[in-house]
Formats: sequence, C-alpha cells, structure tokens
Amino acid sequence: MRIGDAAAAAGTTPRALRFYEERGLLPPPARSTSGQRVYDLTDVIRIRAVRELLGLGLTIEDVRGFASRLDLFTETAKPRCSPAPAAPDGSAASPASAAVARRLAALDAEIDRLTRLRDRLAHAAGGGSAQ
Amino acid sequence: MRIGDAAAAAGTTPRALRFYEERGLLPPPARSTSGQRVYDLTDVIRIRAVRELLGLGLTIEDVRGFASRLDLFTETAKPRCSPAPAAPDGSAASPASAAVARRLAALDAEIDRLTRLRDRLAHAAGGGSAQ
DNA sequence: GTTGCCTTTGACGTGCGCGTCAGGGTTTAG
DNA sequence: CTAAACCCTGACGCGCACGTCAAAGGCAAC
Repeated sequence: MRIGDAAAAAGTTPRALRFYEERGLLPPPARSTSGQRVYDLTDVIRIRAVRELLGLGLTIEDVRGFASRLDLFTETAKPRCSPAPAAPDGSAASPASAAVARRLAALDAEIDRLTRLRDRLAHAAGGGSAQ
Repeated sequence: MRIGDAAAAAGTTPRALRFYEERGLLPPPARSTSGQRVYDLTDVIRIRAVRELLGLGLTIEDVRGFASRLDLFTETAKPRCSPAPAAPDGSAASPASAAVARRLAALDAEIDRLTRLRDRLAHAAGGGSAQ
C-alpha cells in the first residue's frame, strides 16, 4: 500500500507519516522503483502505536526515545499485561517508563498550575464556585 | 520615567510594554522631544493591571476587549468588591465578565482534558494511582 | 569630549505537531 | 491517450507572548 492508504488505515495523514519518519519515530519504509513509499500491515500497526502514544500526551522526543521497542506495544495488538514492566530494583529499565513517568509528572504539574489559575481567576471575578 | 524604569516598576520588560502598546492593551504614552516614551505612575498602575490579567490566563485579545475599562481594576488599587459586577438581568454587562467566563470555561475544559489524559497514561503504564 | 547604558523601529526566533502550498513526476480509470 | 488523482521533496505557516538581534540615535556622568 502507498502512503495515502497507510495513513488512512492508521487514521492520520500522509504528511504526518513523513513527519514521523523524518523525526525517527518510524523506520524508512520500502520504496517502489519510482521512489514512492510502500507500507505493509506491520507498518500500519507501528503507526497506530505511535499515534496512540502521541495521543496519550507523549512528545515526539519521548516516542523516539523508545521507537526501537515500539513492537513491544504492538505484539498481536493484544497485550493483556502492562507493555512496560518496571524493573524490580526501582530504576527505569526502559526509556519508555522513564518517559511515561516524566510525562505524568509534567501533566500533574500542569493540572496543578491550571487549577490554581482557575481558582485565582474565579476569585478575582467575584468568588466562583469550586469544581 | 522612561520605558526601562516603567517596565521594572511593573515587573516586566521594555519589549513587553511595546508589545502591549502595539496590541492596544496600553494607550500610546507621552513622548519626549527626541521621541522616547515617557510614562508616569498612572501608566505603571495600568501596566500592572494588564500583567495581572495576563497572569490570570486571559489572552491579549481578552484584555484588549476591556482595555478601555482597565481603570475599573485599578481604582486606588484597592477594590474591596468585585471589579466586574454582573448585570442583574443575567446578560454580560461588560466585556470583562464575558471574557472571564470564557476563560474559566476554557480552563475547566483544559483541566478536564489533561486529567483524563493523565488517567489514560497512568492506566496504559500499568495502573497508576489516582489523585 | 567621550564612554557606556538606554531607547528607537523593524524583523526574525521560540516550541509543537503537523497543515498547506509549489512545482514537479507516477499511477490509474475511462 | 488523457485527465484525474495520487506521490515526491522542500519550504513556509500557525498560535502565543514575548526574546533577541541589528543599526542607529539619546542621555547622563566624568
């Protein structure tokens, strides 16, 4: 399949696929004799994994960090258990868990910041209700 | 006082003051014979009001919307009651309360989005704790 | 006078995840 | 065979609130 079909199958656009490839989230795909990118189902599964991680709020950098282990997220697309097992000694065994931890911390900080901002704004506007 | 002093007095930078002026948040200040901007204490109070509103998460557009009523926020800098009284008929009497309401809604939506994102990410990472 | 910081306008840079356009070549349906 | 739809690379646009640089002039102290 060509880039348009692969993008549609993964729920995104050709431009995004070229962008992921350029940033190292996807391996360079096969090319036809005329130079057009050729994708197969394995590629589509990878693309979906990338999309899902980005959709979870990870950055391009984060995902590139464990791009080489992306298949751990996509084995038969049915991982019952956690795809990123934490090391028993407490250290980050994979760059994935480290990135996720960083993202979680960043999200918590941002939620906290916005919540305080909301409260201040509500208070300045004459005492808004909580929640 | 010149722009550097005014900016310092309001806790910001000359660049920011020129930017606010360009976007219509501040009125064009007086100029010296050589063309340099000249500010007084009234201007500094206005600048502080602008900074405070921006710090509360309002956008440049929002603040410009009620730039002409900015003095309502700065009367002696000690408003005991709400500076933006709501109209009794329920409609937005001032563009200020409308902008604040929009910002509150946007903040709530963003907090909600980030919270759901956090939960999904924690869940995907193997079941993070709530809170 | 002259040294050194301050100010002026204008224009580009920042981060992020792509969207969009330009100017070509390729594939496919009729 | 032709037209339409696709693909290629490269480059700029976006939104936001300024930061930063550049070239030129102003101001106060010594």
